Amino acid sequence: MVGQEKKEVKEEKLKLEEKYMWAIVDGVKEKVGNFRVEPPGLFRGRGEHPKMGKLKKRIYPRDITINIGKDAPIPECPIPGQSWKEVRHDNTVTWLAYWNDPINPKEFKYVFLAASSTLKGQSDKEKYEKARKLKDYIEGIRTTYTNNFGSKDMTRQQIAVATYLIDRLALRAGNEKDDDEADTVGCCTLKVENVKPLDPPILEFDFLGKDSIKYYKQFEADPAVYKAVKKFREGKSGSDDLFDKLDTSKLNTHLKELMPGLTAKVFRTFNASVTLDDMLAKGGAGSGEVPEKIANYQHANKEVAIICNHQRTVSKSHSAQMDRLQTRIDEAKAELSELETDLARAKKGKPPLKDSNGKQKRNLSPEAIEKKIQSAKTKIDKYERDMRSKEDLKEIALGTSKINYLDPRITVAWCKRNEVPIEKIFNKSLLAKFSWAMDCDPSFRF
DNA sequence: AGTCCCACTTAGAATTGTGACA
DNA sequence: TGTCACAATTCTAAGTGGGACT
Repeated sequence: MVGQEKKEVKEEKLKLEEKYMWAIVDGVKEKVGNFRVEPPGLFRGRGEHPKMGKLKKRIYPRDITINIGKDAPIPECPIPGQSWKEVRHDNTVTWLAYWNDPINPKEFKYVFLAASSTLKGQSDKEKYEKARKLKDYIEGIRTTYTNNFGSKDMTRQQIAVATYLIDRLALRAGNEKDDDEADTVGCCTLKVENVKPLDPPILEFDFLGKDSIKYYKQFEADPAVYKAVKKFREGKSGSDDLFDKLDTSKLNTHLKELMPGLTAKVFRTFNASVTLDDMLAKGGAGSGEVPEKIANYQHANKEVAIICNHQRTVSKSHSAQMDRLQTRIDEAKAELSELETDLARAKKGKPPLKDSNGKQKRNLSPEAIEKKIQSAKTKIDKYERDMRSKEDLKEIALGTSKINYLDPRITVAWCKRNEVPIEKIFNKSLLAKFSWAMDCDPSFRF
């Protein structure tokens, strides 16, 4: 199919979908996120999921409840002769439609507005404002939990240690999970076998977290925490809960007493955004060129991804891609050494040697050869940089923190201060998602 | 105090779009 | 003008956490 034809097919499809793409909310036309129901297929859980491969049945209009304004016309049911399961008018929730998850009928699948909508933007901003508020409380919170590391009250002691781990290691809260889900843990659900005391005060963390991603870290803990963990492990087997007096609900109830609205997840947002802000500020004004500044940003972004344990599987073609880069470097180096020979000869007024195919090359002035040498060197540098960064980032996912954890105003303000075009950091989707942050002051600090 | 229900955010993988280069 | 590599987007699973109910 040629270009023109492809474009026409695309436009045709867009036209057909146009009527599902928008919702009027409080009189404003807003973009809808996922307006397609999930097609039938085999369930693909992550990790060792007990329901792996189960058949996921087709969803029909009769399965779907829609949520519209009281006076809004009911959207036409797309399958003739069928009808919606229910039509509601609930303005206390944000979903536009939902159906029961066919794999786990106790759960729901929702249609929401898109990330770029006013509603999502507002709630995103509130999330970051709450995390910023934690700055005013964090010192007191740290003092409090440190004082409780040795508490005689076991619940208090476990709350103190858990809060410390969430603060220092950016662990997730760790809600209870059912037996029909993959066996993963967060802070409150850590097992004895997941946290091993090594040489004091080193604690070894080894567990599967969200999406069955492995978390492994040897961590130099506060000696009082090390001691407390040893105590929590006493008389238990490996599969017993480390924090037997604790769950997320108790932990969050406690956190709310320390700061209004504080929950465990706020610490991850706080940790990520503070780290980015600090690292960008420390990076200095950076007299360098824009690409160098972008590399600095990436470096900070990578630090955050490591803290949050955002991983990806190494791409299948990674080693082939590395090989290809190496070949290009080798070729460029061979070219460079040939140019250097030519340069030496040219300086003596001699013609260049024949090339590898035995063909005579053109006579060039020493200046022209110098120029070619410079460009070959630049090329080699670039390839070597690319290779290092590719290897360095092969199992780290930078995107997740950018989308969910880093206050976009930190990035926008840094770009303004350093004259880096924001488009170099945020793609089209992120620019739309973060439109609420674009007018922030260049002096903004998290 | 524990359980269930509900609604929302966060997550990596899969798929699709693109632009550079042969 | 096709191919390939990377970026962007889509997909949907898997978390968090509030609140009602028992």
